[in-house]
Amino acid sequence: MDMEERGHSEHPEALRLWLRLLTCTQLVEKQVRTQLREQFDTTLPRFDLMAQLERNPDGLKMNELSRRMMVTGGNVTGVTDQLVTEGLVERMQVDGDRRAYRVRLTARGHQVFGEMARQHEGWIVAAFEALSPREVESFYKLLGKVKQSQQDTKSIGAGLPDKLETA
Amino acid sequence: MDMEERGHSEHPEALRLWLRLLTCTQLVEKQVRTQLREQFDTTLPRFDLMAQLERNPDGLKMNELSRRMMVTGGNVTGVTDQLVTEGLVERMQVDGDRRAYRVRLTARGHQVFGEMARQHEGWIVAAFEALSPREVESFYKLLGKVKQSQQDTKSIGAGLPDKLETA
DNA sequence: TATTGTTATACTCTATAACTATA
DNA sequence: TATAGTTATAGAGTATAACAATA
Repeated sequence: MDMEERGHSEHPEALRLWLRLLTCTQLVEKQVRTQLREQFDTTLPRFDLMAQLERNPDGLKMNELSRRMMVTGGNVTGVTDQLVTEGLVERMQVDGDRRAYRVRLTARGHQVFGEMARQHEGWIVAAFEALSPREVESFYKLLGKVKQSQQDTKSIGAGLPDKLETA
Repeated sequence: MDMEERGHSEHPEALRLWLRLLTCTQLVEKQVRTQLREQFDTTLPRFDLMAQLERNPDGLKMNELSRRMMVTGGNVTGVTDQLVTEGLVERMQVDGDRRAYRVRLTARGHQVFGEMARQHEGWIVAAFEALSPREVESFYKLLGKVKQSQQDTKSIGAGLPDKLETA
């Protein structure tokens, strides 16, 4: 690689790894976006939001969705609005705090998401079919280390409860 | 803040892997984009384009850049225009084909990219510092299998090129 | 004052398609 | 006709900041 030749690179392995990681993720992600659009006329953020709600049948507040989807609040409002228009989610009042909403799937949203999730899983399984179960497992663990250190780095001082590692 | 909390399945390993992969990539990518903007007032596509040219000192044609960056031609024109405005790249005529250009780094572009690449590598090394050299290597190989099968699947005949990995 | 959520705005990123100028 | 590149447009995706209502 060029950077190596120029003497700037003491750790070219990490760089190569990152570039390949980015390429792979983009390949799969592009495919998922295309399929979601073609087969369900929806987008990845909308699918993400519904997936969050599927896991939380009692609903989630807007700021909880914002945190989990890693985007700012204004965007969650927009995505939610679209899904409300489509009749897939609804905003429920929260007892004791009239500022907040609890967003949850409608019955139809639950049903529609079920079909999307089934297809989605098929695309993902296909994307990783080159790996054996043992390789998938070891891949998963490697990513766990990266993720952990990333999050530790980001939240210096703020002791975060790792409720994120549910999977 | 976690997108791994998505989806449900009977075959959850590949899905879990994908969600974690997506989360990790987004964490690192977001950091890189932010740093590129804050420290160099630039973007990832602009950085990518310059990285391609750094690796090809004689320059690349627009369609070659398009292929390598995995985006359509119109976008390459826009990114190139910006970099030309900044004096970092230039369009050279191609002998024997007056339709085509050869885009290459200017002297200043080469120098500026050098500094960006140095910093960039630091961010990436930090992102993966939780992994041992052996783990990095095995990670890289696993991704290679995924990438290979993705490309075989996607393109019936004309393989999709690497993004930044093309040497 | 702080928090929840919305609105308004702007910019990046991308794809598509029509267009030009060569080939 | 086919190819190289540009232009125009549209939409996704995101961040920021000002704002209203409530706490």
